[in-house]
Amino acid sequence: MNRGKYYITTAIAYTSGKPHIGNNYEIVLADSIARFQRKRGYDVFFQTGTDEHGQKIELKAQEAGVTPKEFVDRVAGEIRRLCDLLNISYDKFIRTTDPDHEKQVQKIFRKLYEQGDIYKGAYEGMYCTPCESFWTESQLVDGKCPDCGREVKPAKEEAYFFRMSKYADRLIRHINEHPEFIQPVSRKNEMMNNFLLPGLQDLCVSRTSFKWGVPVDFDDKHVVYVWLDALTNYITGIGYDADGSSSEQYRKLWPADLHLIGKDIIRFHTIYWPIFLMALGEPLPKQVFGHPWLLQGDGKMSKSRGNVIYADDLADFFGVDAVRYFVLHEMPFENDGTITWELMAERLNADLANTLGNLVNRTISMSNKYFGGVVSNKKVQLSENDAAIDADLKQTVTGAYGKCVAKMEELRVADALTEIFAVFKRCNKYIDETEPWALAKAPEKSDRLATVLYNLTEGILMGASLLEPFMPETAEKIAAQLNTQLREFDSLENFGLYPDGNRVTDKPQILFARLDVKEVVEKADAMFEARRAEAAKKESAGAETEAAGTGAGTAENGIFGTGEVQAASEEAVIDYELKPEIAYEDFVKLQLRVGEIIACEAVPKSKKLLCSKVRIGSEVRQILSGIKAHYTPEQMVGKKVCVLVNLKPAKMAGLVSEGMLLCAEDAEGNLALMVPESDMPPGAEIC
RNA sequence: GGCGAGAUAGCUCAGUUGGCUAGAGCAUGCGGUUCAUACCCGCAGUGUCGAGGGUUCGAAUCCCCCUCUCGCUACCA
Repeated sequence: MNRGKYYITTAIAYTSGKPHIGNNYEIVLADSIARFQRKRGYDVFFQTGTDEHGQKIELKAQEAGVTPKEFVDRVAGEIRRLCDLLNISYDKFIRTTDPDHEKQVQKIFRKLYEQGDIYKGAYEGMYCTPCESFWTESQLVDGKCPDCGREVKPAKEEAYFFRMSKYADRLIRHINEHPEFIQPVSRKNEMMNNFLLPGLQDLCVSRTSFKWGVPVDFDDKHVVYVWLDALTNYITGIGYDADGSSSEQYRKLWPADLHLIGKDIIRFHTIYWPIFLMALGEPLPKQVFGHPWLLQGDGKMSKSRGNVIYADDLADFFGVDAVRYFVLHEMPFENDGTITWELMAERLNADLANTLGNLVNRTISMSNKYFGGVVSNKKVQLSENDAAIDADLKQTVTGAYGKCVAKMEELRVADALTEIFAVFKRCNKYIDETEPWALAKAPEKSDRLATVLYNLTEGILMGASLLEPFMPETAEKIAAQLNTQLREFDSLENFGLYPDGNRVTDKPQILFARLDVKEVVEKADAMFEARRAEAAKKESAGAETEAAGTGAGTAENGIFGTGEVQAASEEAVIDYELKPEIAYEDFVKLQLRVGEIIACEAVPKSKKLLCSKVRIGSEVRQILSGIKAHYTPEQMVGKKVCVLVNLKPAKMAGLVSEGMLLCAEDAEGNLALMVPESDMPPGAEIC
């Protein structure tokens, strides 16, 4: 049956480091959908890949002492290896460093520029030099830089911008007319209320501050900035051509049926990407699903804590299909899911070993024990009771397909899996109802016994066939043990196709061995302990070895789809963008003094602000700081802190702030006040 | 602060447009069974359905208010 094409993509993985299991979740999800649709009869094209440009990678490569290209080759190879390990059935693995992608990005940029959608930044008086940022009118706060509050000046540096507002109305209409476009629907409101309805700002689409990117071909000071480069992979990967000679494949596949992405990049996929496509005159993807995250239950994953879980680790402990099962089953539709070693082991024991593995094992054992492995349907005359039992079994088995399809159409993969396991549970119950061991004791019931085992074998085979998209290896193993092929989807509503008289294996293999949960946790702890020791050793070995070790194998957490830091990850070190050099005279413009916090209270109207009274010399100032999440007012009082005293006062939450308390901030936004190393009087100069 | 979502069994959650003694899975307890990976099947629970008001013959479900959690966003000098 041919149902037409189905084009599915994942976000492309950022090649700054090795992705952890939370990142890999997405591609397993996509793979299960792709495989399912293939078996349903769709002509599926499944694309995934890597996003390889940007300043962060330029810096990482520098640290590692290799070229950016060498660096991304290594990481992309690692990412692809993990995909293959997880048995991902992608049709195309695109890299944004592929020459044909880069070429198209240039063409697209030029086309959009020539038709006036991209323009060179000409923001007289709207450039903030210290922040190195351009701002649009609507972004300015009281005519000042929204980041630092300073005066903005005429632009000295150029940047290209995309005119977003031009297409906003069309996009709003599209979203309203296609309620299925943004999934889950709750995300639609966020996009509408926060971005579309207040008015879209133009998007910066080029950078001059780094080189590792696709050069703008008519202005090579600039490289194309991330989103125009990354998002377009969905069309360049299948042969889009901006000059109008797109491939036949492109014309067949586009628009995409589903972009599967993380919830952190929904905005880029449901606002900027559609608008880029509108500008290019191409149709919009049919659906964007921003899936939730798989987080580690017992605290955040972080490299420095040595507890990052990688797909390899899990596969070593549990096997690939168990990992696939776990991430698919444990992830609800809208809320984040959690993963712990304990949960993983319990899930494997309860569902995979007990319900499924044991079922297959006991059924095959009985066929061997009672009939020498031969499975045959004797079609005996059934008692009313037996007929009812058989009918109920068959109904559950044959009904599972339809239920599964319904769940999958809503992208509720976890629920689809539950439907499949309902089949296996029903089979277990069938064994209890029919009591084959009792039948075996009565020779005249031998035919009934044969039929029971036939029905069981058929039920298992049909369940396994449905399971194939989610756990391909396991499904194959089951079919092999039953000495037959997995069933096509269009025969899953016909019970009784297992070849009559076929012989199952005489040596049933254990599909999933039960695990001792405590033992698993202990082994995992030991592994993490070893990693922590390793990390500590590296750290003490100094910066040189650290730099040399920054390769695919030891790099920090990867980030799927974006250059942004994911909440569940933590940086061991923090990279930063070097601002333009300043002269000493620039530095002395900052007047820094030691201040003593003599009183402090929370600002009631604000979620983040604390209002402190700070004694500096003989004066007392009121200073607001966004550190409520990190310090209580009680902790603040009595502290000697560093204060920037000649900052222009500003009003926040109705209160005036006369200065700034200096803090250090890590990648997760944790703050620490800067305090003098030894006691200093209030007003002491900091220089 | 703005917008949105949510608070149901020990845990994770279902509960359609208000209607019979409020459900599922896991965990717990008890019973059955022995083909099987100490497995499977059955039974049993406990719930002030976040607090308080209101509408109604009737509210987990609708309205008001309160508390808390979460998401996006702003602020975070």
